[in-house]
Amino acid sequence: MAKDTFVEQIADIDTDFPQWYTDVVVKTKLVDYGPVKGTMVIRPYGYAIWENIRRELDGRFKAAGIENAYFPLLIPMSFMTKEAEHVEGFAPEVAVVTHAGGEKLAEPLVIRPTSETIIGSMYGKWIQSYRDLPVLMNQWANVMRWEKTTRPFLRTSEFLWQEGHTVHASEEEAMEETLKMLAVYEEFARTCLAMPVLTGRKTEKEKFAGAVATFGMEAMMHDGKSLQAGTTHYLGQNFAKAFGIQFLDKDGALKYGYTTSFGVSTRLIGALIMTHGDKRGLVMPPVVAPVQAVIVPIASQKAGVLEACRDLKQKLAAAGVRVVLDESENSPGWKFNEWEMKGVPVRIELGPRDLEAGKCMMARRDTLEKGEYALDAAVQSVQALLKEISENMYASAKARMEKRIVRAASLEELLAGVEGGNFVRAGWCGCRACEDKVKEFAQATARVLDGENTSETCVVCGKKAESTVIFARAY
RNA sequence: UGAGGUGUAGCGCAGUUUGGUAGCGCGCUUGGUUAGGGACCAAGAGGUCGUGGGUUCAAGUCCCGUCACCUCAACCA
Repeated sequence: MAKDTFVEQIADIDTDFPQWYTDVVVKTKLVDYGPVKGTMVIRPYGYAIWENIRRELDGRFKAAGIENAYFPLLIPMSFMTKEAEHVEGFAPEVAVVTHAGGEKLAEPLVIRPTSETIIGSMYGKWIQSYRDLPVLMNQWANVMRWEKTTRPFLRTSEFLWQEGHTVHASEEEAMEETLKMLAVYEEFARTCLAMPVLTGRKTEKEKFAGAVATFGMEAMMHDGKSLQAGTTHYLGQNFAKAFGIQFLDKDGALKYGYTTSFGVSTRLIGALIMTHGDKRGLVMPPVVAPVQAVIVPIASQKAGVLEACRDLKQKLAAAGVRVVLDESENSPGWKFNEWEMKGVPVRIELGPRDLEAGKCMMARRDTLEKGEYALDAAVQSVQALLKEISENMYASAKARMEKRIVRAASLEELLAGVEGGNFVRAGWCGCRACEDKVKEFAQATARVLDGENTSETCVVCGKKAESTVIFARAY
């Protein structure tokens, strides 16, 4: 076989993880590049991952009483400028529509980079009374941020996401909602993506433009860098005041509501690829895998083989397994590698020898182990295997992450830690100057605050630490 | 914005130094033989060499301009 097969190329560049990542997502046909810089076209196999993520998350939102709605793509410029910090934070990266209908517009329209402002303006009209609260809504949409550098899935100029927006009568209730959704994200990442995350509050420097407090979940990629995989924001009354979200309370007083927002995006696809991928390609977590099992017939021209494969496929599909039967003309070896690269959790091999023995071979993608299974119990075996793979993927990713969280008592130790591909836990006095110093010295940022009560000292200035921080280099 | 690099077939590249018929691998098409870890044989299709101008008998190759993209730096919930 020639040198430039996918697997060999990937193995060759295994040391350079971002390059590996780009190659894999393109070669497994998850995406193509769009005509506008930094845009991507998500191909069906990649989009199927998103649909599965969406289905799982949507169920969790519904269970939390959140309804789906949809708000406009274009936001009047004047809406954006109503909240001072918000406009300052997003101004550099918004795309603006200045012309429409063949004429210059009196007021430019911003293509939403996020929808706090337009949703806030509607909430201002809808909410009158404490009886209207809480308002719990979510929208599935595309947003655009004109980034200077882009990377498939992790940072694209247009991306798909969900953004939840809620309004509450009290500060306590809004904060509770913010933390509740953070917990929903963590549980979703664990059970559906098999992805361990660190959750916690963000520093002032890293928080969302316009928020009072931001909380995030951070995932560790194979190369030790951190990826912000989701955030929830407690917005206080900042947006309520900017958009007149007021209600008449039980005591007869007119009060401003307290709002929250939270979101995860197609970046999650990048996160799961980079958490689980190995040098053979993708390793899909079973719950969101577009294809959970693939059947590869062996010597399919022999009598009975294809029939048996089709029969098995039907039984698996009836049991709710997302299954594909690869009837293409390629050789079995080619199919093995192809589906392995696409990360399909379970591969079933079925040939004449198996049929005679009433058995089939199954190989699992996470450990690459292969074993014999009884053909008449294949459906149960696949279901059990999928569950086990999901749990094993989470456990091994978690063990990998925990092994690479190190402590640092000095800037030098912190630098050595992040250079070795670790998350570094260290004390921090809470001041911006020390946070900036870490960035300058170690090219690492504070990912999450981890424990507010600590007896440690600040890794930079040596004063009493206000909190412990996880520092890491980040995507 | 600073520095460097690349544009040649769907993809990856050679050819440019020294100007002389447009090449290689993969992929694709057709037919056949194969089949438990990326099979083999044979025959094919596919390119105004990013773009505009110049030099020359002759330009992928030399000269000038221009556009796009990539990497690093910077920037970036």
